[in-house]
Amino acid sequence: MKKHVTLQDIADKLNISKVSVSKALRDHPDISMETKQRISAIAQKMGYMPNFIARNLSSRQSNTIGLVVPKIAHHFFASAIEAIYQTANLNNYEIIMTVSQEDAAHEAKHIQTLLSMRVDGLLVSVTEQTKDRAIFELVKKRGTPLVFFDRVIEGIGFSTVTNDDEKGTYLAIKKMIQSGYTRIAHLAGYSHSNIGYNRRKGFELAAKECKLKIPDYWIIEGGFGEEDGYEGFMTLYNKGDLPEVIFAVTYPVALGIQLAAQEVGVKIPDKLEIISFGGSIYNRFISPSITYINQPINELGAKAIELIIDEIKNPDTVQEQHITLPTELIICETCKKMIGN
Amino acid sequence: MKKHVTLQDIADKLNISKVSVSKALRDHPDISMETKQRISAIAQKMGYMPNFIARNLSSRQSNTIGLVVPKIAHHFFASAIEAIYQTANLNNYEIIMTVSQEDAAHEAKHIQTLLSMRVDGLLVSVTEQTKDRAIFELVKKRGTPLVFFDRVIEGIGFSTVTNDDEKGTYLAIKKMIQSGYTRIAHLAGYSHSNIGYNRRKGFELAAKECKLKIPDYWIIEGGFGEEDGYEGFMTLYNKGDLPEVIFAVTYPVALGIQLAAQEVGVKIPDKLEIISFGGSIYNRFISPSITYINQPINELGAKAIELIIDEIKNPDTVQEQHITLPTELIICETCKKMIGN
DNA sequence: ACCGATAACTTTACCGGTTAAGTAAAAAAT
DNA sequence: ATTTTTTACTTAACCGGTAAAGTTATCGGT
Repeated sequence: MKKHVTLQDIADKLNISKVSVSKALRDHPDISMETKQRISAIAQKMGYMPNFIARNLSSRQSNTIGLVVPKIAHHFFASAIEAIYQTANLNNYEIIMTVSQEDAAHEAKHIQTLLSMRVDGLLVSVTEQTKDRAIFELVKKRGTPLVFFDRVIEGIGFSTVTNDDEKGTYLAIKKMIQSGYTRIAHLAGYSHSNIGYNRRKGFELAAKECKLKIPDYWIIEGGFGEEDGYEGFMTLYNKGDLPEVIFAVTYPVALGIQLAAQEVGVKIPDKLEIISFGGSIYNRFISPSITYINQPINELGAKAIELIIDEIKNPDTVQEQHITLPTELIICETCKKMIGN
Repeated sequence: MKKHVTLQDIADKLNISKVSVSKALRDHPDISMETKQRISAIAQKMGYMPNFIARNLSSRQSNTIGLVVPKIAHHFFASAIEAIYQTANLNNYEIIMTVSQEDAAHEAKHIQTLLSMRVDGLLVSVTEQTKDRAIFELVKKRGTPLVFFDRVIEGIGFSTVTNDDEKGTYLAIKKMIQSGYTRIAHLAGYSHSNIGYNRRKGFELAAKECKLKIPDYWIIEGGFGEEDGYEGFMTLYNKGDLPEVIFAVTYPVALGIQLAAQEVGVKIPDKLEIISFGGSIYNRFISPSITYINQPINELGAKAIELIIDEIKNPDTVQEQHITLPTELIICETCKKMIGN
């Protein structure tokens, strides 16, 4: 329970002022080489450990970035978070992560907390239900830099880093149609969310360009989780008119479809195929493995951190940017017709 | 870029002292009801947001718990972390998580950082290679409460929360033997880690009790990741004497085995079966789904948080505790012989 | 009518740093 | 030789809160 060693403790021991100690440890030119060495030797010996709290208070910066994600037990986020942590560490920033659990109220509260902690910047991927932008406008007004990644909110003036949702989908679906698929449904997620909206847009564009008519009831809105895939499939199934392929807006949705199909005895990939936006490390163990549009998760996380750090360091010169990263179609055991096309 | 509103700003507006404002907002009995109301009304209107940094500095406590995990893109940790965040939030604590990436040096550095941030307590699951306990002894000397979970270090005087590694394994393997399996190998992880050591111990105990002789080369040490499962299987395979079942120390190891087996054409579950300690949400999508010993991940995370909070709040009365949570055998598509036993 | 208690504030000090503004002695410039 | 600059520190002030120790005015008790 011993007290922490402070600058003053070190100063006393050497009969100098604490400011000199502070400067010495920060390698400030004011202090002579010799003194610096004496000071750091003693600091070492006494087990001095700077108090970040005090330092942050007086220097008004925390070298800390607040991260807000909707969930973490999900391949996309787990990987993105890992990339974010890694890149942040390389740049000497600490991450304070909070988890909103897809709950907009939590999200707002966490952002408040992070602002209270005076993080230097925020990295946010919004919940699937976030509509109220008040909290983000508040952040803007406060002048705290913020960058959205993957799930974004536009029109407030914050930079974004996203997948190539529309184009990636467009290319994949087009290829699919060209390979001979004609009966394609889409479990589309929420279209108030950019990922839902843009993936659906890409889907519809491909269909339109290929002159493929998709019935309205084959495009079903919902959430981005496994339960939504399950329900979506059931809705389709109960209509009595199953498509050949379902395009799932996320990998969890694809899993939900698979689960539901299995339950009612619809064989995959014989009777029904699945393609999804986003994969999982577990995909290759699943049978049939699902053909998916691969997201550059690491690049996305890394880019987001780089952007926010840039904004933190150059608050005046930086301006809003919207970065889109290219995706890639990975053909697995579903959607066999596409092979070689 | 506007400045933050401070207590003084509010005080000035009402011509009272900032201390009164501070007390009012903390609902201190010194302040009259009427004044409290006036103050909070103004605070609200001015958009006052307490500065946690300043508060923490003067109150010497941060209401923050430092969390150190080896990785997050892994079902066990992702889920544990989620539980930890949830429980912490319910108790009004913030979590500052750091990821060691199974690297002991990172781990030590992160703990230093968290101490510098003056977290009220630490929650740690060590890397698979952690052997040097110096950093933990330093934490002990500083008097910062720490609780280990899942992967622990004993003998320093810190509390631990773990699965019932030995007993869970013992029961599962015993049942397995009683169901008629006799040729069982074990990819055991590192035995300098408690999880490796105890699971292996349970395994050996069951074998011994059932008078089953397991050849030495059927117990293979290694890490806890997929690559270790892969390599372990290959080692076994190259010996030319494959067992009926392999007991994998973790779920990723089980996946690695499956991958390797597939590669060399050993059919699972026909030619080889797998049982693993720990499962995954994806397990039911994998075929064959792997029989596993289920860990009470949420309880584990929640219990760990409860323990650390208890230690933070009662630094004098609390003493070292070692909590073990019961596991449960979940029979899936591998290890069919066990059904009904 | 006087005293101690209480309610409702205020003042002062401090948390552990950083930044800005001195200061004295030594070195360089004129 | 005198002035200017530089070096190596020190002192004072501040970051935005909290805790502890005053200070009045009011009030109940006797």
